Amino acid sequence: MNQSTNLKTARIEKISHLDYFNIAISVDCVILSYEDRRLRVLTMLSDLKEFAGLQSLLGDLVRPDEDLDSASYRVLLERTGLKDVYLRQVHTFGSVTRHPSGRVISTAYYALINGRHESLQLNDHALQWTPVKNLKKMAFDHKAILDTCLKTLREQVMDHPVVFNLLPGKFSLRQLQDVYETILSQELDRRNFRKKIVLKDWLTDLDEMEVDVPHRPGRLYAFREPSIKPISSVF
Amino acid sequence: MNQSTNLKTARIEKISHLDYFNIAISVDCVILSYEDRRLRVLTMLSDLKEFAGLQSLLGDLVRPDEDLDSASYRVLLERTGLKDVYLRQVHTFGSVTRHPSGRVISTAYYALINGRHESLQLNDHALQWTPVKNLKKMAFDHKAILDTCLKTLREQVMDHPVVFNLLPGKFSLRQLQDVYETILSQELDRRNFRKKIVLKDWLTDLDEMEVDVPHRPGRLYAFREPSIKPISSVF
DNA sequence: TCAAAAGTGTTGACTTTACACCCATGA
DNA sequence: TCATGGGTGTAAAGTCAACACTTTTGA
Repeated sequence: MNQSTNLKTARIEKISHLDYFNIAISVDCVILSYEDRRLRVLTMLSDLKEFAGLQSLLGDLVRPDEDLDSASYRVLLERTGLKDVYLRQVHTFGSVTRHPSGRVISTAYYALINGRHESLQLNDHALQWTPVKNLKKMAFDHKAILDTCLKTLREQVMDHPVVFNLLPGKFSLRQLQDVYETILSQELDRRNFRKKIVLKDWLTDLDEMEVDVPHRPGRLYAFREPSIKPISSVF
Repeated sequence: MNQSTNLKTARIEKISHLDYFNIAISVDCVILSYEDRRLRVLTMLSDLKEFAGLQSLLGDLVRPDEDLDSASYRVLLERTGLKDVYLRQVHTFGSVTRHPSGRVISTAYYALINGRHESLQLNDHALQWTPVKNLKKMAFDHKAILDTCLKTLREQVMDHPVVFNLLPGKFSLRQLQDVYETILSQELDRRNFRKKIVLKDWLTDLDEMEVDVPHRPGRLYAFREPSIKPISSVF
């Protein structure tokens, strides 16, 4: 086999732009919140006739003058009003046929937010918090994107302090455990969970107690580090 | 804050293409081989004056009619003549300034190949196998891409049977351990390594022995499953 | 017979799991 | 006083890390 053609690496400037700048790139955000022992994802009804009645994730095309990561932060800000959010790139989906009306490659991010955040402001009535378990089918390849993000989240959650972004500033260990159980879809032993979590040194004991609960109040904790982490720090 | 503008999700068809189809997308491949107790990556000298003297990874623009994954397979085939190769998407790099001559977003893949594969055929004299340890600086953001891929490889290597792609079909446990030690940059205890690897059930004992070695010959093993895995299977 | 690497088991440290009872609060 | 969840420790099992001697081959 001999392929002496097509060796174009790093020679953008020598290629006809007309041929190649014909693919759009977008970001899609899996924006997750936790409430009522359920993970919910922010979705909207697709307005493409191909996907009539199906929910889609929130995304947008990347602008020529914005970084890829910035585009996902922008989507999040535009849709939720939230600025400092845990956001993580997961995977890029680039099948030729994934978008019915053109070639669009999309990079998926997931964001974890507190659904009761004071500055949360959903500015479009079409937006809804859909329990992830209810989503069997979505527009485009968004179900695959969602599943991939959830898988990544599950892989991360025991080793990285990310779930705190789903909770209010003060929370009890029971609330924390509920979040873990929901994400991992499995029950955890209370004593073992507490030991493990405390060992990780992610928590500050606030020396406060729950109030107005119909049972013995639990201690309240806060996440030790700021729960906002820029995604780009590692790269 | 009120952002009622810019809610364009999934409405490609309503946007002026001229504004947005102005970003190119490429793939960059970190093609790794193992020899001489060193990991080597396939590089070429950058021909951009901005990066004179620096090595770059192998990549190419994605064509409008090919899947993102296919593009990385194509780069690999064009550059090495190899068809069935372990290839994995790692991360997408999208800084506005990463390419000096235009906006190019690039998805990074790593590939593991056997540097002595019979059909390996480097068809460009500019290509070289550079030991990864020697690369302090590269063209574009390729050093960051390389480091990210190596980090991902290190995270995967104990849990996924990927290193076999770096070795010939028959290998001794010592060779296998050498590869692990090289990737992880740490020495491993021989007895513990053997126990752990055998437990994983990745190997077939070939009932053959090394020949022509200046010491007691070791048993030869083969990887149990085909060492070729399509990357897209999970998604 | 020497040099080089192959092959092999046990022990202690640590981690993980399983498991049950009493306590504080609101209704 | 009852219902609800809070809070706590221990023992057994499993995993991981450290460690040394004998064997087989080619030179």
